[in-house]
Amino acid sequence: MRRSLERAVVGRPIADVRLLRREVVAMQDDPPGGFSRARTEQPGPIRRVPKQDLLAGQRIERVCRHGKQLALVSDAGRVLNVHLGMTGQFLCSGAGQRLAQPDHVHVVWRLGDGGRLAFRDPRRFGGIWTCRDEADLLSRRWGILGPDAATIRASDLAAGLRASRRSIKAALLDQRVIAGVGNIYADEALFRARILPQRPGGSLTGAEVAVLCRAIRAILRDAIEAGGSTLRDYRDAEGRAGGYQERHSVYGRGGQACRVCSGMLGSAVIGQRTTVWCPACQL
DNA sequence: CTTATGACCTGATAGC
DNA sequence: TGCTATCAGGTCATAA
Repeated sequence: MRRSLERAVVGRPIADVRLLRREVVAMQDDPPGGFSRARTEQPGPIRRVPKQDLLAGQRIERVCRHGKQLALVSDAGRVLNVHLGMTGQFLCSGAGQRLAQPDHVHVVWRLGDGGRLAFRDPRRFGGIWTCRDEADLLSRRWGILGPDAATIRASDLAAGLRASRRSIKAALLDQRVIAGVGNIYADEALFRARILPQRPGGSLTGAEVAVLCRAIRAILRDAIEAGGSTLRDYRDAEGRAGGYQERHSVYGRGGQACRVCSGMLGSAVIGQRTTVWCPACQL
């Protein structure tokens, strides 16, 4: 997502921005830490979002990522932090074209060359946080997150799991422990590491944590190379679906045959999410 | 402090 | 056809 967004927007000046749904944006002095604080009732009047805060009149210099979150950094040093949630997406259209899916579009950036970039999110679990600069992004938003899953080291994962009594599956979904693993890749990584999802996080040996850490990085590397997993909605900023769903070993395959041992995959709710594993391959 | 639970939203699908 | 129930990639506030 980061790479496709970078290809789509870097260097193109933003002529104007239209905010169609105020609740998807949180500003810098909204209460910290919250994910959906702009939509929880705040005392006082609803404050307008200045267009500059949404990068109007600026040019996007780079697109960063930490875990599941994106950040658009402008040439003025301002930052837009975006979390796509489950159904959020970016749409691009060329000059004169209309947006491919105009429903549930919450923000539209008009680019200087006549093209447009839009933030669309039917389920509205996603959101946008305006930051005055990168220091603000790090202190208010990304400082809360654990190490990025794509590059995490075994010692850092071990530190996050030590003394954890909940299941390893639940721990992997906690973005303060490791940032960037969701329900799909938690199950896929645990299968690859041959570790049962219901094991308490703190019960993993140092060797098991090292194996799991390598599995997480390998799964994400392969999934990113395949363009991600498109279950239904996911498209990158250039409209392309991913292909990694074809290669899921366990996610979405409960009751079916394990691709390694042909045994039947188990399925249960662990850490409040549907979890699938192989009772024979995983220990 | 850590962990568990219900809530937030819409749309697709299954079953009656 | 139309109704209801269930489920989905995530994270929050609140409670225990």
